[in-house]
Amino acid sequence: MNIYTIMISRDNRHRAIRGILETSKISSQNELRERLEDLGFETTQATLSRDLAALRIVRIPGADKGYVYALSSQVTSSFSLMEDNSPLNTCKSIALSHNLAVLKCLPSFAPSVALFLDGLEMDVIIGTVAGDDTVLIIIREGVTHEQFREVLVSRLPELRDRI
Amino acid sequence: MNIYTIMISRDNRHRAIRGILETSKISSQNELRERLEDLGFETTQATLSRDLAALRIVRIPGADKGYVYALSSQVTSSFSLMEDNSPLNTCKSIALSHNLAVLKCLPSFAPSVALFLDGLEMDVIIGTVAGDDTVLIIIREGVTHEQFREVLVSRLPELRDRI
DNA sequence: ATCATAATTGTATATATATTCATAAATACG
DNA sequence: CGTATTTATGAATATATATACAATTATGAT
Repeated sequence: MNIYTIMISRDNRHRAIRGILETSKISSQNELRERLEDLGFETTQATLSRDLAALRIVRIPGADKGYVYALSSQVTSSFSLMEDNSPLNTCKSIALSHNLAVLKCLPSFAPSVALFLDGLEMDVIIGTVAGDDTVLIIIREGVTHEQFREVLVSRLPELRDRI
Repeated sequence: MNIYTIMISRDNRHRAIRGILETSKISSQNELRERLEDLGFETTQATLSRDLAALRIVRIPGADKGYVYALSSQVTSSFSLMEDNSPLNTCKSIALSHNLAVLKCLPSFAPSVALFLDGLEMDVIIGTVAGDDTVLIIIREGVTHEQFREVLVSRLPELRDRI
C-alpha cells in the first residue's frame, strides 16, 4: 500500500480546484461545486469551504461587481493585469513634506509610476525620481499641500483615498 | 466650495480602513466596524461590505483558522512572509516528462526553490536548473514517475496536491 | 437658489460561507 | 486481524457578507 492510496480523492479535488481557478472566474462555492461536478467530483459546499481554506485561496472583489476566487499567487498579477492596468494600481500611499511628495508603491514599480506621472506634465510637479518602491515627487515652489492634493486628485481620482 | 467638501467622510473612512488593515489582523467586517468606531467612524456592516469591495480588499484564509482581510498589495508578501516562508510556498505546479520535472513557481523565486531542492540532496534528482519562474529538475535514469512522485511527496508533503 | 441627477448610507433581508455535530472511512498500532 | 485514533465528509445550521430598497445628501446645470 503506497502513499497514493491515501487521500486520493481529496488531493485530486484540490488539484482540480487549483486548475479550475487558474483558468476561469469562479465567484461562489456553489459555482465551483457545479464545475467540479462536471469533472466528476461530487461534493458539497461545506467541503469546498474547507478546501478553499486549506488551499488558502483568496476571494477578491471584482472590478465592477461580484467576487472572484483566486490562488494567492495570482492575486497581485490579477490585480495589476486583469483590467485597468495603470501603474497607479500599485500605489499604496502618498505623503507630503514641504516641497516633496513621497509616493510608495509595490516593489519594482516605481519607475513605471514615475514615467506615468511625468507623462501627465502636471504644472505642480517639476520632476520625479524613482527608486524601487518609492517615487520622490518634487513640487513646484509656491504650491501648497492643499493645492497639490487638489490637482492630483482631480487628475487621478483613483488616488483620492491614498493621500 | 472645493473638492474636499465632497466625500470627506467616505474617503476618510477608506483611508482609515487601509491603515487598520495594514497594521492589524481583522477577520470580520464587524471587527472592522468596531475598530473604526474606536477611531470615531460610526458606520454599519453593510457600508463596510461596500467599502471593502470598492477598495478591492481581499479575504485570505488564515494559517490555521479564521480569515484575514488584506490589501491586495499585501497578499503575496503576507503569504510568503507570515508563517512558514519556505520557497516551496511559491511553487505552483510540477509536471513530469521523461526524465525531466518542470516546476513552476512565482516569478523570481526559481533560484531559491532550486537551491532549496539541491539542499535536500535527493537521490532521485541529479540536478536542477533555475530560470526566473521555472525550475528544471533532472531525474536520475531508471527512476519512474511514480517513484519520483512518491519520494518527492514523502520529503515535501506540502507539494502533495501540486504534482 | 431650484430643480434634476447621482452618490452614499442604513435597515431589513437575501445570499453565501463557515462550523457543529454525527458518521464513515482511513490509518496506526497492538 | 481488531481496536483506537485520526481524517474527511455531509446535513443541518449558525454566522457572515452582500444587496434591494428607501431615504438622505451631495453635485451640476440652469
